[in-house]
This record gives sequence, structure tokens and C-alpha cells, in this order.
Amino acid sequence: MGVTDSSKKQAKTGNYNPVELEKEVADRWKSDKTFENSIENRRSSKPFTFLEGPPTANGKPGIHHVLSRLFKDMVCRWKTMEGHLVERKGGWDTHGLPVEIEVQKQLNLMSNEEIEAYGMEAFNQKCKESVWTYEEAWREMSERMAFWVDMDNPYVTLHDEYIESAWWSLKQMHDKDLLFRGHKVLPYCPQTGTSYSTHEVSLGYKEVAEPAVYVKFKLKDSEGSIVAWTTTPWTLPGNVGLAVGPDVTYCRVKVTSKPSESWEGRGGAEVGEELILAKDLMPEVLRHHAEVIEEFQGSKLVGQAYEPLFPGAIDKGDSDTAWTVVAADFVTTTDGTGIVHTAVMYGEDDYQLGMEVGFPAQHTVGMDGKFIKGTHEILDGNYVKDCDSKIIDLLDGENKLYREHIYTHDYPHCWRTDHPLLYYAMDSWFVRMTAVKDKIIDYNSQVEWAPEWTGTGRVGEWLRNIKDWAISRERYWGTPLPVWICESCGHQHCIGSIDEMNSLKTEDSPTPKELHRPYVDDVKLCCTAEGCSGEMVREPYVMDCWFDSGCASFAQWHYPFENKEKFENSFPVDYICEAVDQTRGWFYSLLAVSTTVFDNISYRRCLSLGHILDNEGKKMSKSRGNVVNPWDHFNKEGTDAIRWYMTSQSAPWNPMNFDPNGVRETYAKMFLTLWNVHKFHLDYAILDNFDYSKDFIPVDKRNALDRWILSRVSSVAKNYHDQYVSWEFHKAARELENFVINDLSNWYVRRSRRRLWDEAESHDKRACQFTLHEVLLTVSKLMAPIAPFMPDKIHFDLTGTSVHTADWPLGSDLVDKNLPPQDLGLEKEMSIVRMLAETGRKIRVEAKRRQRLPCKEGWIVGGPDLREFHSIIAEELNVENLTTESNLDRFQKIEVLPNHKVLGAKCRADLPKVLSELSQLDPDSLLSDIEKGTAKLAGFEITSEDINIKRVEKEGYAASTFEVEETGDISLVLDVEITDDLVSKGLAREITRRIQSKRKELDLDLEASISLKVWLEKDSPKLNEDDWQYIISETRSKPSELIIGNPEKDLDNFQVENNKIYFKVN
RNA sequence: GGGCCCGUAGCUUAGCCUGGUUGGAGCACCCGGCUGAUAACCGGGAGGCCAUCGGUUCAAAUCCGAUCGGGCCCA
Repeated sequence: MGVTDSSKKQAKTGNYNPVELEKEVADRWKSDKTFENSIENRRSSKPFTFLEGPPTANGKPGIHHVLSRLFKDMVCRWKTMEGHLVERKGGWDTHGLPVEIEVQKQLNLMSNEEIEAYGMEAFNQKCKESVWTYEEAWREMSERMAFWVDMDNPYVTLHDEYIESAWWSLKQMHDKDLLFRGHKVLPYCPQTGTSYSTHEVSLGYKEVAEPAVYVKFKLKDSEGSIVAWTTTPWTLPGNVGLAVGPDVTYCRVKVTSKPSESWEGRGGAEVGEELILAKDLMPEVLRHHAEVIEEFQGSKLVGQAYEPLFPGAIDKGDSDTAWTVVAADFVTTTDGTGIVHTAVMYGEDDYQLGMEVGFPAQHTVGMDGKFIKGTHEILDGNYVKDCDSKIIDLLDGENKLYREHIYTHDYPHCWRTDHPLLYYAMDSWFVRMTAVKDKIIDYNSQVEWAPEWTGTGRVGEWLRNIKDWAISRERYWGTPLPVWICESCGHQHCIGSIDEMNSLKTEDSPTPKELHRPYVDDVKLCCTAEGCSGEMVREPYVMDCWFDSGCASFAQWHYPFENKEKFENSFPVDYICEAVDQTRGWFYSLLAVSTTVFDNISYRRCLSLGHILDNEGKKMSKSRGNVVNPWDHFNKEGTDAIRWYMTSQSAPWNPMNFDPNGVRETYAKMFLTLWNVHKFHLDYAILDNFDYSKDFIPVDKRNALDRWILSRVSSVAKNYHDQYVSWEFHKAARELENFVINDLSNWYVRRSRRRLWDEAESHDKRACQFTLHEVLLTVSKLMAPIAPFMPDKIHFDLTGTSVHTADWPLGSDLVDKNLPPQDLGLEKEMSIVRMLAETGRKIRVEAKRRQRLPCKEGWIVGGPDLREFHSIIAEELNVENLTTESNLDRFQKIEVLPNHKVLGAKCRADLPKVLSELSQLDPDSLLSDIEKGTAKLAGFEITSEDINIKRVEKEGYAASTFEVEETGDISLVLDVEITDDLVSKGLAREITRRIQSKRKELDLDLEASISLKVWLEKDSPKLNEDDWQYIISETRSKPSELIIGNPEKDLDNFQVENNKIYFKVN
């Protein structure tokens, strides 16, 4: 197979147009079913399983989605090339609060009451529609960025099959006694009847000034009162305990006189009254002169009983601790009194503490935000926030108020109704994650995390503080909680399948249309408790949507109801990849579900990506106006450039500052360069009818330049692969980019151009073509996972097959390795050759000698035998005669430099002294002393280990020295004499260059010939006949004429030194 | 308030784990060179209190502690 028919049609390969090229390739993928084939080809091979973290299509896909889809796609393509079967099922996340909020905004439904008035059925129907709003946009984006995934058979979390699997898994947890009902304290808005997520809470913070109170709690068994502080007086009727820090120092003080300053608001204390509070806070709190009569640790207060503020508001029940002092580690002395009033149902800390110490857990406030009947006759039935003043009055009247003041702070408000949110203990269902803590920590340690610290740090830290997982939500749109409770006996039953539900259904219950509210709400079950004939009613909750996605590994297959084998063969999955914000989201929920249901991990490797920020490191947001639209780049630099840019720009786990200019740079450097290399090869390959399958030239029969680039591509490929394995895709991409630009284009192709210009068939030309063919194929295979389009175009042009069905050149346990031979010695030599070429240019700049003016002689001093490359170096340096000179002293002297590492270890604090002595010494005598073993500096014996010898050229030569590891110093010396012959040659090159540039300006074909006239001024340097012939052949001039004298009219002209030269090209 | 990550030139970054010669690249900028070599290439220049402060050390971008700024998650 040589060059394919499709590319033969055009004699010349076109310029790079990324949008057109990528469309052409994508069309071919479609018509050839390349994606499907890339999977089917590996059908019988070892699977590598990938699990797609499902996005929600109710928002437009943005640049950050391109990033995560890139890293998913890249690994899947790579593993496919390594020979694995890599199936990729798409998925959609369709439930949850964000969907409801979106629809509520759309329909202007601001509360649960309004939703219910609108109708739950209709509302959920709207939610269901809303999740597909941007499906088309997602498809288009995925296709354009070449994210290969099966979007035609995705898993969808709202499908009955998916929900049934989720139900099944919850039943497993239930059967293991991991499911229980409790309370969760959440910010709650009684006006809308909804509890809020952190995100919604953060929408509504407002600064408010409201009354805060210092309340006196009278001790039962001793004199005095404990003073506690609260900013929420409405929680005081619910008070059941006081918390103190066991190690905090408290004081009992006696009021000695009336307050000296003006008193703010209600409350007070009598002279002689005793108060207890933290020592540190006395100046803040007390407004009376008082004497300290006792000082003690908080632990001494623990267990003391006090009189309830609102007797009868809460039933003591069987609690031993109600209205006593308890210890808590969250108590601080930063504000308040160092004693925390605890109302179990209205604070997270309060609730936790209450559960620990056994306070009664009862509400004094209803879901409507009003005090429950029986709390207090004045308060009952009133909205709590309207009662602040009444409560303060009541306390004041009973001498239970020390003082009140106005307190200004940020407090969360409902973003819809503007009312303050109440922290409120809601009924909630939990998964007992605390019971499997050790297991889940162990499983987490079995996952290969990239970066490692995500697993050990971020996730690990979370798991060490694991809490029970609140899985129920008082919402409408979601997977219904499959728990039914008997109205007569209170028995609970968790349903694990549709069949089970139907078999337990009461006769007059309808069969639900689908597994959503309100349909399942109408299903009543016959009580499953022995001897009970009651009806069971479903708990009216839906499940946390993280629970949905946590089930993805099995629910995507409708396991265990279908696809048993498919699931078992793909679990745990080999690879997942999402952004770092999923740590406590999907990464956790997958692990939590697999731990509790399967006693296993659910993924073997997890790549956690950094976030994408704007080019100033700021978060992208609509309000900042710094959001990057991926299509701006798809339509300009193309998918390859954007994918390559994202990969190479920073480590995948680091936050990425997205710089649109960087995409342009990647396009211009990497892809334009690679395209031109391909174009260069392909144009000549077509012209010469090059056929890779015919008359193969073995690598050892090719010249050094060919063997060098082949060795380089092998070396680069090995590093590239190693970096893939260690997840350092950015380093891999940078190294390959450097190879393409510097080694392949700027050196190999540049040095090989003339070999291909040769019109006659030659061994050397064909060797070059074989080499380019092989290098381009290897490069395109390496690049393909990151940039799927251009490499595929190149591969297809050269072989007629897609790169995505090719084998990974590094091989694997499934496919063979296929790399050209390495020759590290040759690579080393070539790197020296290139350094010599660069050094030569540096010397010329310093010596102010134009590059086009040849030098008669050049000498290489030191280094390995490079005779094989002398012609290349001579040409690069524009030197007529290049030789190796072994007499270093002719050009060089020696310098001695300290080896800081060795000397530092030896001399320690005396190092500065040693260094200063060293700088004073004559290098030659020091060296001879070292040889004799008598060298000393500042009293330290100096050996050859302690120093580095450097050779530098003597002054007066046009020369420069560089250092090469292991080889030592290498110098280049140029003869800068100027002769007539050299001037003539230089002149010829100047003229040639101008004419070539004119040809290009006229857009002449490479093969076209021109007629040429050149005028040299009378006093111009002489141009030798040989050099004139050189101009003629280089510029394909026929006829041609050289005239001494000035032309009649103004023509193209340029200046060399002081002489003007005119020329005319037709 | 807690946990994790990040901070190096105008911009994007390497180096940090394992301390040691003058902190290396690319983009942009300036000067020069080269080119049938592409939005290319080469040489030189300018541009760095390596976020800040303190500690360890003969020696700190690198190790330790604190602070500041940014990001994410949790409260």
C-alpha cells in the first residue's frame, strides 16, 4: 500500500484548513462506521471498561465539558489501540433539584403549594421534558469534539429500568439494616415549604440586624443562673440542654452594684445575684460590676440540672439529660458566653449533640413555621420570626433575661420569598455509612487515584469523617423512595422490584404508569407484618440524585433484572474520569453504593480533573462575561488544536487557565507544522509514485539522518507511553510536540529537502521517503488518542486505513510492538551536530559575519568523531573546509570551577572562604597540585572530585565552547578571513536568495523556469563564472544575462554591503 | 469555621518529591541573521525580591511553620 487513491486525485496536497479537514474525516468515520469498527475489531479481546459520568442536558455544554470528555475519550482510544475492547455507553442524569428549580423558574411556581396547585403530574411532565432541552447541543458538541460514545443507547436515570435497579440496590441496603429514618437539619423555608441546598442558600445571604439575647438559666440544685446567648430567640422554647466546653474556664460571679453604663433594651440582674459564664467573655457580656466568687473548668458544670424556660413545651419522656448541662467539643469562647443553648431540632450541632447525649427530639415549630399548640399560650400558632419580641418580653417578665442587644450578621434568606431560612430538623431517610466506615476506607485505598493525593487527601479525609448519608428529599421529581409504611402497625417495607410492588399492591391500587410521583404515591401495599391487615403508604420522598448516579455501574445495564453477564464482566469498571468537584459527589456515591451493595470498589482507576478557569485564573461565569464558547475554537483552530492545547497546557489535575491565544499557538506550531511535513512527503510521494510495499530499504541501508530520526521517534514514543501510564499526558504531549517541530520539521525535513527535489529515482530519495512514511505513521498513532482528526487523515492518506483501528506502536499484552530501531549513540552525535550548527550562528553574530558569506576554514575541537556529519555541519555553518583539531591549546585555556555539592558537604561553614581562595588561584598550578595530591584551600585538601574543569577559547578567535554531558567541552573555531573568492560566493547566495523570494512572490511553480537579468555596479565585487552558474541552476533561469553597469530604469534591487544589485525576472 | 489543591518573567509553564554551578522553555516585545521553510526557523537582548514573612542549613524556588491571594468541597 502506498499512497491512496483519494489523495492521488489532487496532485498537490492543500493547505491546512482544520474545519474542512475535520469535517472530511468525521464524514468518513460516519460512512465507514469507524467508531463501531474500532470496537467490533476487538470484540473477542480483553475488555477495558469505562463508565460515563452522566451529564444533565438541561444546561448548555461548555468548555469544561469539552475538557472532561477529552480525558475520557483519550484514555478509551488509547486502550482500544492497545488491543482492548472498549465499549462506551452514554448516559444522562435526569433527576434532581436543579431540574425542578429550572422548571419552577419557567412556570413561576415559587412554593410547594404552588407546585401542588399546578399539579404534580403536570409539573413532573415539565421536568421530564426540560432535561432534554439541550440534548441536541450536547450531541453536536460531542460529535464535533470527537468524543466517541454510544449516544444512541444511553442509560437514562429516569427510565423505569434504571429506577428499578436503584430500588433493588436500596433494598439490599435495607436488608443489611443499613437504611433508617431520622432527622436532618437543613435550611428550610416555611413559606415555600422547601429545604435548600448549599447552592441555593448561597444565593440568599443578607446582612440583617436582629435581637440577640443573653438568657439566664436558673440552676436547680445551687444558687445562680447559667448565662447563654442566642441570635434566634424563637428556638428558646425548644431548649432542652446547655453545652459547655469541658476544658474552658468558667466563673461564678456575684453582681455587686447597678450597671454603670446606660442599659440597652430589656433584662437585668439584681445586686447579689449569681451568674455563671466563661471567664474570657466576662468583659464582653457583663454590664454590672461583679466579683468572681469561684473559678472552675467546664467539666464541673456537667450534669447540673436547671429549670426549663418554657415548662411543658417539650415532653421530657425517658430522657435523663433533658435540661442539664452537657459537654461538647464545639463550644468556643469566640462569642456568646461560652455556654451554648441547645434546641435539638433547630441546629446541626444541636441535633448531633442531642442524639449523642439523649435529649428529647421534639419540635416546637411546625412545617408551616408557626409554633405548635402547647408550646406557650402566647406563642401558639404564631410565625416564629414574629415572636422574637414576645419571647423576650416573657423572659424579661420572669427575670430570665440578662440583656438583649441588636446583632448584625449575614443570615441566609430564601432567594424566592426573601424570608429568613430556619435551620430545621426534617424527617429524612439515611444510609448508615458510619457502619461501613472501615470497609469504605479500605476500598478507597484500592483505587488508583490520579493524582494520588485526591484519594489519600481529599477523599480520604472525607471518609475518615464519614457521616450517615441522607438519601431522601422532600421533592417531586426524582427516583421515588421505595419504602412503604403501614398506617396501622407502623411496619416498614422496602420494595426491590416492580414485580414485588405489584404483587403486594392492594386490590384497588392502580398500576402506576411509570415509576415516578404522583403515580407511585397512589400505590398502597398490603402490610407485610405478620398478623397485620393494614394498608401501607409510601413515604412521600424522592431520592437524592447522587444516589441515582451512584447506581450507574449496574443500573445502566438494568442489573440484576437483565444483562447479568454484561455487568459481571464489567464490574468494577476500569476507568472513570470527572472534574474534582465530584469528589464528594459521584466519586463518593459510586463508592458508597458499591461498598454497601456489593462489598467492593466500583472503579479501579479514577482521574480527577482540575477546573477550567479563565486566563486570569478566575472562575468562568456568565456575570463575569469570561465564559469561553468551545465553538469559537471548533470553528477556527479546530478540535485537534483545542484538544492538544488542553492536554499539553497543564497537568490534568491542575486548574487550567484557559487562554484562547494558546489554542491559536498550538494550531500554528504543532498542527500547521505537522501538516506541512505530511504535505511535503505526500506531494513527492505522489509525484514519484512512491509505494511503501515495494522495494523496501532496510533501516541499516539508509543514511545517518534517516536512522537518527527513526531512533528519535522510538525514544520519544517510549517516553510518551511511560508518561501516559503515569497519567502525565501533559508531559507526553509536550515531548511529542517538541519532536514534531524541532526534530522532524526543523531538522530532518529541512536537511532532507534537497534529497526529494532530486528528479531522478535514487536510493537516497527512496530511503528518505520510507523514513518519512514510517515516522509519520508512528507519530499519527501516538497523537491519535489526543487529537483524533489530523493523525487519522495522515494515516489514511498513507495506508488507506483509520489510525483508530491501528495498534499502539509501543505494543501491549494484546498487540505487538512496532517501533524503528533505536541508536542512542547516533542520537547523541546528532545533538552535538545541531549544537555545533547553533554555535556557528552564534559565533557569526558575535564576529559580525553574515551567514551567506562563507568561511574558508572551521575547526571542531574535542568531542566524538563526527566525520560522517561534516558535510552537514559545513553546510549549516557555511564553511568550505571543516576539520577536527586535537591541539586544544592552540585555541583554548582552562578554567577551574568549584563543585558546590561536593565542596559544600566537605567544608560546610568554611565554604565561602574556600570559594574565595579558589577564585584567586592560577588554574594550571592548582591542577598540577591536585595531580601531586598537595592541593589545599583554606586548610582543606582538594581533589579532582571537588572541582570541574572547563575549557574556554582564548580571546582573538571567532570561537565558542559548549559543554556536553559525559563528552566534555566541545569548541568550534571559525576562520574569519575574507577573500575575493569567498565574497563572490557570498554574493551569489545573496542574489539567489532575492530571486527565489521573487519567484515565490510571483507564486511560480517549483519546476517553472524564468528568464533572468542581473546588473552589478561597476565598482561591485567580482562575481566568478562558477558562482554565476550556481545562481542560474538554483533559480532555474533560462535564458539569463549578467550585466556590469546600471540598468536604464528602476528595477527590483537590493544592497549587499555598499553595492546595489538590480535584477529582472520574467 | 474545617479539609484538599494552586501561587515561578506581561501571559502559559519546567524545575520542588531527592536542597548545591548562572531558575529552564514557549508566546508577545526589541535587535540581528536565515529561508522555494509554514502563521516557519536561528542567534542575541530586555523582562524573575520563585506570593509574603519566619525557621532549618555552609547552602532554600526546593524542606518546615505562619500569613496573604485564587480554586474546589464540606459546615
